[in-house]
Amino acid sequence: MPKQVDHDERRREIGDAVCRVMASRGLDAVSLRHVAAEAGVSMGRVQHYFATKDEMLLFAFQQISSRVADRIGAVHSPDPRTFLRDLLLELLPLSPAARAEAPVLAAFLAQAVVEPRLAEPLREGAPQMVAFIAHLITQVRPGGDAERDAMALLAFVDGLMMQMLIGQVDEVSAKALVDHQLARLLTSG
Amino acid sequence: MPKQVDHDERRREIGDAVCRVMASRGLDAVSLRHVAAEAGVSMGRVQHYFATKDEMLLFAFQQISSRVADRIGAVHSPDPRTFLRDLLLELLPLSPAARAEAPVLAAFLAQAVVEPRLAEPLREGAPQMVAFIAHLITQVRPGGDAERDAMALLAFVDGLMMQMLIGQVDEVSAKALVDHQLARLLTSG
DNA sequence: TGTTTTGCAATGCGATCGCATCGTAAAACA
DNA sequence: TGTTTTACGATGCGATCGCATTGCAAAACA
Repeated sequence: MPKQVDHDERRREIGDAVCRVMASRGLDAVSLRHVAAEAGVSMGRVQHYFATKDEMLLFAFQQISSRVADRIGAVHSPDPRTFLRDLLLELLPLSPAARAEAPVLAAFLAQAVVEPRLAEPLREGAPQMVAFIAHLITQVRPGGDAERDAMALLAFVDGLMMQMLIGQVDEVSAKALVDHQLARLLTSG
Repeated sequence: MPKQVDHDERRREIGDAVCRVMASRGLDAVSLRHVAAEAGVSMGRVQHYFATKDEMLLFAFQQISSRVADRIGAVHSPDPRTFLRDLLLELLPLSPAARAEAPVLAAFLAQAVVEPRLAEPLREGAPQMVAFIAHLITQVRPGGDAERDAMALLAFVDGLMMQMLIGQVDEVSAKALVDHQLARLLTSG
């Protein structure tokens, strides 16, 4: 056999190419040939590592999901209030990494509307994110329905992300909106 | 020539079929053949009324945009506070009409991320919606940055719509979230 | 009533799609 | 060193794509 290659690394390379194609030209531009070209490899290689296009897309989805999770997990802030703010800002396309990942996420989210296989992990992952945000809210502002506030906050940043990607809201406004929303949430009952 | 048909009506029928395909199977399932089949007409008819697929999709986008605008415009409520609430709820997939239109809107929004021709009308239309919501907010709660609150509110319902479509939030929770968000907005400073 | 124009239906074409198959260079293994 | 297995590259196939072309029945118009 030829030199033993890092199987997972190869898959990740191809997954990255999938995401790059999605970010620049949308989900429907993702074809085996385009992905192969974007990755700078042959189509045979793509097929060698993914049995079907669906499997490739699902892998890319899991890959970018864990990338986002890693970014979120890397946020460390001195106090809960700042932590909450930094966390929400990390979900928006404000850093280079987030700017690259957000369009891909948006495309997968839209596809999840008509594809249950994508929607399922999103439905499963949501409650823990809500719980985590709610926990932070409780730390800053004890009492009140923290879980409800967390859900509202997450819907807010989700929508804000979409509006930023479409160009309806710029970065400065987005940051100001997050701060304003947090201020209202954490000072009032 | 054959019987004079209502040209715009024919286009609207096809546009409806486009939206139905998008709602059930996503944007990438929209092909001339699928749309023709969904509309129960021949492919030649679709081509007769739309020179290109892009033109057809753009028409469907404008069509559903104006449909949503009509639904919003049809909202009438006794007082500004109720008006604001009903307006926001109308943007969510809660009525049969809205439930049919929301997935289509979501697909177009996602496509707008990578297609400026779709993003442009969305960018242009946003400010007036913001201004209108801000106007209502001012009526209920004079003082404060109503425009900023309006932007936040619209981002919130946008994200909430996506989460509902994916199944992360059910209708009951969504209504409660809107009411809660409004309560906080309109009672505090 | 004849002519013309409109509203299609039907068909064809080249490109691209996902996927299957085949061939092969090369390295791990015996 | 010979065998086997791995990692592809290359090619082909049937389906589907958007779009162009062609043909024609029917109704408006002269």
